[in-house]
Amino acid sequence: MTTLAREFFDRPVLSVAPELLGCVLVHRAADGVVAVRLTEVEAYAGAADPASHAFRGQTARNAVMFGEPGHAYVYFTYGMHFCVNLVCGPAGEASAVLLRAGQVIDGADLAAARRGGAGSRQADLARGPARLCQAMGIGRSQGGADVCDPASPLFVRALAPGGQVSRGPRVGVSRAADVPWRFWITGDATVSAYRPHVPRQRVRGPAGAPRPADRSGGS
DNA sequence: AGAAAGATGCCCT
DNA sequence: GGGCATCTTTCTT
Repeated sequence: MTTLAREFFDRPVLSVAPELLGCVLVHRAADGVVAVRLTEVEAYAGAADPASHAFRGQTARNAVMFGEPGHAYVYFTYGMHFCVNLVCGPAGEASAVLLRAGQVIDGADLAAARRGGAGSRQADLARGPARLCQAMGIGRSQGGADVCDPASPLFVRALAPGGQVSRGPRVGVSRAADVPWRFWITGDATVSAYRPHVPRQRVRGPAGAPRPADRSGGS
């Protein structure tokens, strides 16, 4: 078995991202092993990228991205979801690849149990960045894990894509929405649906307080 | 201290 | 196709 080396990640993120397609992310947890063949990723170019969490500089949350390449940057969002990135480039650059979707090739029963009834369809188990984390059991504990270490509970096996690679705009980002930095295996059933960014309207607010500006006013 | 937005997913119509 | 759940981080007073 070949594990991806540190040098693989210590390169420009736009080179690393498409080459991660087809590689297999493995998580050995207490309750079992789940392995996912990556079918969809997105590149985030560190401090120079307005859509990156690193755009406003280093903070406690994104510190892993500013460190050594080959580590997992796990973040929590929308009050309920985890997403996982793999850090690229030299330390300090803070570029990373978001793992958006994959095909479960080992531990499907465990993945389905973690996902609950909703993800019973095989192709949906790890379709979407938060689903991928849920199916693999990735959370805060995996933040900072060294995926180049074969002894690590979370690591990556090197494999070829086994298909043609497509590229297009990233999903759900409001800034730099035009750059085609999303890569996926063409035609793969586990690739998530493209969804452009839509600002979510404020739901909860003080009674009697003015509501947010009416977005429906446009013609 | 307060607010606003967020690299999303699920359930309903 | 659209609303809603739910909370952390970061920016603004």
